[in-house]
This record gives sequence, structure tokens and C-alpha cells, in this order.
Amino acid sequence: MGIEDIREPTFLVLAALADGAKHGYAVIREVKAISDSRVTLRAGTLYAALGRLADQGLVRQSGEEVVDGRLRRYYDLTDAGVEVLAAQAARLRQNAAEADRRLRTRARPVQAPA
Amino acid sequence: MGIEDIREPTFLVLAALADGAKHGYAVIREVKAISDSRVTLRAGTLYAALGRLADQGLVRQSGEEVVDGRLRRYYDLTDAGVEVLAAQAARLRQNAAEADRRLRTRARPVQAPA
DNA sequence: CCGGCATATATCGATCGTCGGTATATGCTG
DNA sequence: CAGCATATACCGACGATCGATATATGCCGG
Repeated sequence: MGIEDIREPTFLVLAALADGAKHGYAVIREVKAISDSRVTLRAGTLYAALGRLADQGLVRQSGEEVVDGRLRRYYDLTDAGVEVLAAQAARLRQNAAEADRRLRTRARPVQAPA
Repeated sequence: MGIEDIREPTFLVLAALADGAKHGYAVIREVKAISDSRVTLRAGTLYAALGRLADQGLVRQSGEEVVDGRLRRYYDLTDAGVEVLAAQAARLRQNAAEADRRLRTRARPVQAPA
């Protein structure tokens, strides 16, 4: 039960990093933007997720920076992270398509005669 | 925080019921088929999920039947269940599309000169 | 004819990701 | 100078899922 089981918040963290390295707080903002404000990550969720993803080799730290006296710790996807994100995205697409297909079947109760 | 937070197993239960009423064990088989054998529901997961979804008004019992001396308890989506499933599917599609878009951005490192 | 497997339901403890809250610290703005 | 955005991090609680177990029937192969 490793990298297969990813919940939405963790998926969105990977997605937020997909276009380039970001620091933690920026990830929180980005996830909110990506999800149309549906998902607002808690700090606890973010740093726990980053730690887990780092342990799984999907994310790595890519430098630190000090801006306005505040530390910024940057994170980025690894090659494995890119692959896993792509695979997960495909899975979501597949699940959504399957659900839609089945809903359409339900919505076609009687075949209208020609 | 109610119906917004649906994990993959619960989503697949709703999807399995989307094309018509089924009994519990059939849902387990259907979910396995839908997901290309990626997800094999545990009985505990299924009945807990059905109970939760019934409490939320997304699923209802639709009759019982005895086949070969074994009880079959049928479950079906409510109208609300259909709506929630469709909304969740849209969300998955959106998340997947966003991830793909960002991965493509990453994959375009240098603009090739004309 | 009997052991094992598929069918079918259901409950229970353990695990673990997420939530909500708290802590700490700096800089900007009203 | 109070409050908010920025920025990091930890901790207890919650709850969905897992894994195991229980019970019962019918079918099939050896």
C-alpha cells in the first residue's frame, strides 16, 4: 500500500509543484487556486504530506532562501514524483469517465422509437 | 464538511450503482471491474460506506431477494446520489486536467528557436 | 462425500491521512 | 500598536479504509 493510495489534498500538493519548485506557503496558496478555493490546506496537512512524499521519493527539497527575514524552504517533484502524478491524473480521468458513462446508461431509460 | 470529501473507494461504490441497483457483493465485483482490479473493496469498507451514504441520503435500499438460500439486499442511488456522483466526477476530471496542464508546462524547458 | 471456494452479509480493532488548533516569528498596514 | 499576511512546524482528534473474523449456503472437484 504505497504510492497508489493518494487522497485529494496530497494529489493537489503534487499538482502544485508540477510546474516548478515552490515553498510551503506558496503551495497552500496554489492549491487553493488550483481547486477554485474548494481546498484550503492546513499547515499540518501540508508539512505532513511533504514529509511523507519526501520519504516516498516523490518530492525533494531544492534549496532555501531568506526573504524579508523569513525562511523559505523550497520543494520540487522528483522524476518519480512526476511519473506518479501523471499516473494518478490518468486514474482520476478514468474514474470520472467511468462514472459518467454509467450515469448516461441510467439516464437512457427507454429507447425512443425511430 | 459532508458530501464534498469522498475517497476513491466510496466514489467507486457510487459509480458501481450508477447504472442501476445492485446488492452488496455485486458492488464489490463491479468496483473491481470498473477499476481494472486496482481496487478490491473489503466487506467492512463496503457496508460502512453504504451505511454512511444512506445516512447522507445518497443511497437507499431498494428491496431484498433470496437467491439460492442467500439473502440479497439491493441498494440504489437517490436523485441526490446521482447529482453528487456527477459533481464528484467533474471534480476528478478537473483535478486531472489541471495536473496534466502543469506537467506539460514543466516539460517545456526551453523554447526552441524558430 | 467432503474440503475448498464463491456467494453473501456483517462487525471490530488498527492504521493513518487530514482537520483544527496552537506555537513561534517577521514585516506591512491601518 | 493591533491585526493580518507570510512562513514554518507540531499535536490531538476524527474518521474512512484495511485486515481479520464470524456466519451461512450452494457448487464443484477429487
